[in-house]
Amino acid sequence: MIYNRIKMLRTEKGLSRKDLAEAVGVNFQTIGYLERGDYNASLELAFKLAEFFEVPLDMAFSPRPFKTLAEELAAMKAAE
Amino acid sequence: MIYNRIKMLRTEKGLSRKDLAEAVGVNFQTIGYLERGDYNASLELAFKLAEFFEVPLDMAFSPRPFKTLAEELAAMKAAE
DNA sequence: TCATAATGTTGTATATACACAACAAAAATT
DNA sequence: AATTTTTGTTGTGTATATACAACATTATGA
Repeated sequence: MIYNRIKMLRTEKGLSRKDLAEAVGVNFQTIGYLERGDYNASLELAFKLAEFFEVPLDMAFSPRPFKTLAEELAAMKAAE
Repeated sequence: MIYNRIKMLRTEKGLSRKDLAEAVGVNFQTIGYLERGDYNASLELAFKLAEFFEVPLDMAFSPRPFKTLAEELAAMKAAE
């Protein structure tokens, strides 16, 4: 299973699943499935989502769990 | 359809499809399908392949056609 | 040249991604 | 509080990713 940050990226933009679904051309329930981890996006959909959010694909999808925002920020600070 | 550089990355390493298939845990014919563009890899397989070749995913897969090596090198030179 | 390995092709079967519908529950808006 | 929007759940149908097998073709190597 591939982890993703779709929900975070979406809510950050104040969008509903329906909004996002329309933007990338899928059914709104498909977004729900991905957010809940019911199944993986196809490569094609993963690229569309990454492009929509303007992030590289592996910033939105990863074979390993993402850090939380807190961990991320702490790691960045530690790396200074 | 998503473009990929699997064949280039594989032959560069002097590997057969069978070798690569075993390394990422799929049937060797699946590699052939991907190389020929018969269908897309799943996100999961795309990540395994990128990791195997030690490149970021979007260096091995792209929604837009890859440049040839010649174009790539010319572009790099022009960017100096 | 002969044998072997690598690749392409066709066909069948299965798992999974996605669409769509109906309805329930929760959250947001008025 | 009532209405509307958003999200979750279940179920069914279809398309596509992958496995596997058999055989043809092409390349490699002894």
